Amino acid sequence: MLQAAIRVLQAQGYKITEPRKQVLEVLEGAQKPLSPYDIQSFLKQKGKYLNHVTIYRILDLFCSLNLAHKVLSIGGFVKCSLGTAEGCHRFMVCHQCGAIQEFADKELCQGEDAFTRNLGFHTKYHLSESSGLCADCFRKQFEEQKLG
Amino acid sequence: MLQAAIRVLQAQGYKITEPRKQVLEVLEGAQKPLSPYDIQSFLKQKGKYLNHVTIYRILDLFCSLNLAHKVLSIGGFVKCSLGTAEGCHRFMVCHQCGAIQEFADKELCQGEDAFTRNLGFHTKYHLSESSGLCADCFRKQFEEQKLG
DNA sequence: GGCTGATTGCAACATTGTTGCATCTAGCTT
DNA sequence: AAGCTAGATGCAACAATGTTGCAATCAGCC
Ligand SMILES: [Mn+2]
Ligand SMILES: [Mn+2]
Ligand SMILES: [Zn+2]
Ligand SMILES: [Zn+2]
Repeated sequence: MLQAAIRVLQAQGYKITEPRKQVLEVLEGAQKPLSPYDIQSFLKQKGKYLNHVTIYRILDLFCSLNLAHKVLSIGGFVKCSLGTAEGCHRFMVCHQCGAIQEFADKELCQGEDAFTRNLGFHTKYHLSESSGLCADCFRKQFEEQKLG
Repeated sequence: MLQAAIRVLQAQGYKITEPRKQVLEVLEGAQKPLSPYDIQSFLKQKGKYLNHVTIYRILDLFCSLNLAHKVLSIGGFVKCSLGTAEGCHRFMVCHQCGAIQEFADKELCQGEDAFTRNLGFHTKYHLSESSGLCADCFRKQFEEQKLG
């Protein structure tokens, strides 16, 4: 929800500006991760103009507040769809349609921490992006196989 | 070992060229992930010259053969230090000194697969980079705290 | 020692990301 | 409601990273 993000910004003393609202809106509506320049193009289609530097700075801010994430395997940004209390946020990326699903699981984090601790490391943060097929794309591919 | 990588190249019918050997050598000696341009600089110091396009193409090849990996959280390449049979390869990244340790663990993969399967996804590949402090950097930081 | 397809170099270009500074404005103060 | 000001945006210039097509070269074969 857009309002939730706006409250976070206000609570941290950040101003609610047109550019910030516009980037939020684009991320809300997106079906897949968007690069800063993707976001600029989206807005241009709606007759809005934002300088790309502004978009970079807004995305930096959003990421620092956990309102957005950069999906590194894609190089694009998504809005965060989880609360902030649930530990580290993980992604499932469909390499067919590009769809993203965010999730969190403490057991996975604990497993990684335990394993790395045995190697002498002190883990603070987990980056995890599982790639494969979403339910829709899997079904489509399955039915194509039946036909072909 | 450099010889192992060379055998992989030969086995797949790729030529053993000076540029490929040089990139292999740099990756072998590196203590942290290197970007293509980092590799070019390293070589320039040794009096060698490689065009950056060549380095990009060599790294693409190495990654496709699992001789190297791109560490996305850093944007640099490391040589693969594991065999190819052990499933997906994971990284621990020290955010202090940049050191990398590669590892593999089937249980972690299975845990991720199980969790994403419940969300309807069919996972094929895991990207996992845990960041924190390596043993050395942790010890240093610990001793600084005692003093300060 | 030549042949040839694979590899590299080069030039030109595209994309992505960064910095410093001038200008503007959201939200506060009066 | 108008003014003030720190914070936000725009702009210009630049830096870094990555890509493409094609000509020149060379590794591994005969
Ligand atoms: Mn999140
Ligand atoms: Mn590996
Ligand atoms: Zn899909
Ligand atoms: Zn370290």
